[in-house]
Amino acid sequence: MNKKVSLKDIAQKVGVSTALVSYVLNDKRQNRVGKDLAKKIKKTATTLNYRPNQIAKSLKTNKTNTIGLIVADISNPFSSQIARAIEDEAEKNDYTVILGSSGENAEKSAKLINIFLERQVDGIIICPVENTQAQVRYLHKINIPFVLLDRYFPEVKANHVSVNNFGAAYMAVDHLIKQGYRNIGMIAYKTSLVHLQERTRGYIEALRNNKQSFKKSRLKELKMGCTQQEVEKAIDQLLKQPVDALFFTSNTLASCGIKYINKLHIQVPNDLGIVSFDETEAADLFYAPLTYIKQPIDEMGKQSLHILLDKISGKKKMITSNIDGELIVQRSSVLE
Amino acid sequence: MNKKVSLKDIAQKVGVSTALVSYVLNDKRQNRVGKDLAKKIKKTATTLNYRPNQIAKSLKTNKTNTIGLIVADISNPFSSQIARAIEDEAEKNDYTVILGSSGENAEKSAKLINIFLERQVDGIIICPVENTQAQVRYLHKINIPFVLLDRYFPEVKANHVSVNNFGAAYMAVDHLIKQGYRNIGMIAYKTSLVHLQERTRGYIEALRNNKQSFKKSRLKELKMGCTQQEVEKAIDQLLKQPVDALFFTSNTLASCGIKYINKLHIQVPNDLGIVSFDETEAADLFYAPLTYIKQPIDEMGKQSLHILLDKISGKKKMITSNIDGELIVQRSSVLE
DNA sequence: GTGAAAGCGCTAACAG
DNA sequence: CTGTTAGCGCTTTCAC
Repeated sequence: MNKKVSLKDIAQKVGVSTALVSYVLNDKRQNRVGKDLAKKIKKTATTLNYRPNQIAKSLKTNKTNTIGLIVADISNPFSSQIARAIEDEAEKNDYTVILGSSGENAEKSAKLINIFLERQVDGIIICPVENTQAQVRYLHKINIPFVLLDRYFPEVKANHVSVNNFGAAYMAVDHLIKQGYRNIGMIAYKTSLVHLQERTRGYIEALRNNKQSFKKSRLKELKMGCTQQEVEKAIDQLLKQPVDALFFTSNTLASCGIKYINKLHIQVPNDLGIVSFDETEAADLFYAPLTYIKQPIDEMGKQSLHILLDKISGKKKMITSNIDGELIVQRSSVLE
Repeated sequence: MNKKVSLKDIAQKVGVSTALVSYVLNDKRQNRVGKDLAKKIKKTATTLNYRPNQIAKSLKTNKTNTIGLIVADISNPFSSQIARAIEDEAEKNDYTVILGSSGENAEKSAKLINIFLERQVDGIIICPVENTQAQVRYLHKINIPFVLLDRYFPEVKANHVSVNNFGAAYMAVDHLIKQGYRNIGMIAYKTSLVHLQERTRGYIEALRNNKQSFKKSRLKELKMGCTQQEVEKAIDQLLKQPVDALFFTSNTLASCGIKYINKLHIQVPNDLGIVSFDETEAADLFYAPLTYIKQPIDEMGKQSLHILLDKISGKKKMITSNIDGELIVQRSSVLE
């Protein structure tokens, strides 16, 4: 095994103390050390191929320059894009990200938090899952910097960045109505997560403001992680009614939905208008490309990281950010 | 700021040395400590809400239980699924993963490797990008456990796990021929990466073994990261010839390709058969669901991790693994 | 200008 | 059975 070279090795070789080497290599107290000596130290470091040991540094400085990120489900493109955005930004700021996926499971989330804390991360970004309010409160209690992303709990105060879900859903449904659709159904999740409830609220409000009555039978609420079959059943039930448009509340639901609609040979957009919340790759590939709400993923990632960095550097004030989504209109919602 | 509690705090409170506390809390040398004392120590630990500091532990033991993972492009589902598979398996084995995405860029890859080494990861799994042979040799030289995943360099000996790309491509093209397609074009990458070249070799070999001549004009090689427009141009050029089937060498190319074919209103599978290497979400959504080669992603992730763990625990023998892909036949390649 | 020395939180070698 | 001590690699205070 190649012994790793440490400050000590350099110090011995040059014949100075480790402290001096540390100074030189970190460009600190430049005035404190002779130019020639500094040069010699730097040269020896490169010769020996010195690589600082971050672990030792972290132990000493009590700072790891690492943040923990918990996404809900890394196999969902939304999560992987979020992760990517955060990592990119973290790297620019000299931070490393350790990533965990909770799989919408509170226990797994707790376990990840524990791992992160043991590893002394400087801060945590979480897309919290249902029933993790206590975890969030705990983070608050132990006073570690953290930011909730995409989701939040109105009853637990915490820094968070999320999308204006209400506004985006409202925009989507309003668009359908303006296009001439009159009987809009919605496929959503049965959940305690407020950010999803907000989408339903947007749907209902848009109907009301356009003088369309909200019919409960047109709102199907499925459990998270539901199967293709369950989505199909919901669509069957909706299509028995005089429904001429569907609003899917997530990319996964939309993806399942259009696969089925494809099979049924229903004519989109003329027989059925469709809008989806969030993208699917499918969105473009469906014979009638899907109108969807584009979430500002990069922006969300960036903002959450910078809020976290602010917290880490000691800022106290609570920050919340609510970013607007964008409606991307394509063929699936435009009557021909 | 909540002061973190350390072994020392517990030791002081109970009135013993830190060493003893360490023994008890790690269940080591159980015979060495009295039952009552052990109980008292454990109780105090929970009361104080003690959480071991992994950083300190790592510094001492020279082991971080962390591995670094470099994928080529985290926004590609192939990468995120690989990452997920590896993380799942790592967690089961008490390892944490730090993830980086090279974006097919050698410099970025080098930078990530450096970060990983500074952070004293116990091992590294890499999906290497072009022109990173030197990096691989370096890892070998400094004697850190590592495994190449998905890709490898035949001229550089290293542990790796990959797909039998030749066999899978052969199977795909052979299937098309058996279905009655006679003029099969291929859209591939112009690259030095052998795993991709193997796919082309599979294509050519399958043609030859079926007594079909290989025509250079039917093989389009695009640069990695090419645009939708470039794919469209390649397809245009192929369709000018008497081509009745297309083999796409990656999910990205296939995804671009079928979007265009969709636009052109070409009848798949009757006017044009299609097979893709690797999945797209699109595969199922295209009006004629795509036949594709399913890569054994979970298996690849698992194997690479376990090979790495073997290396970490000191096994010397070089290990390479070549896993077969599977051809999933759907409508796009079956003449009606 | 320079360096000795303490110590971050932990484990393991070494006494009793 | 129980406990002490040294030291992992680094930074930083303080003394020269």
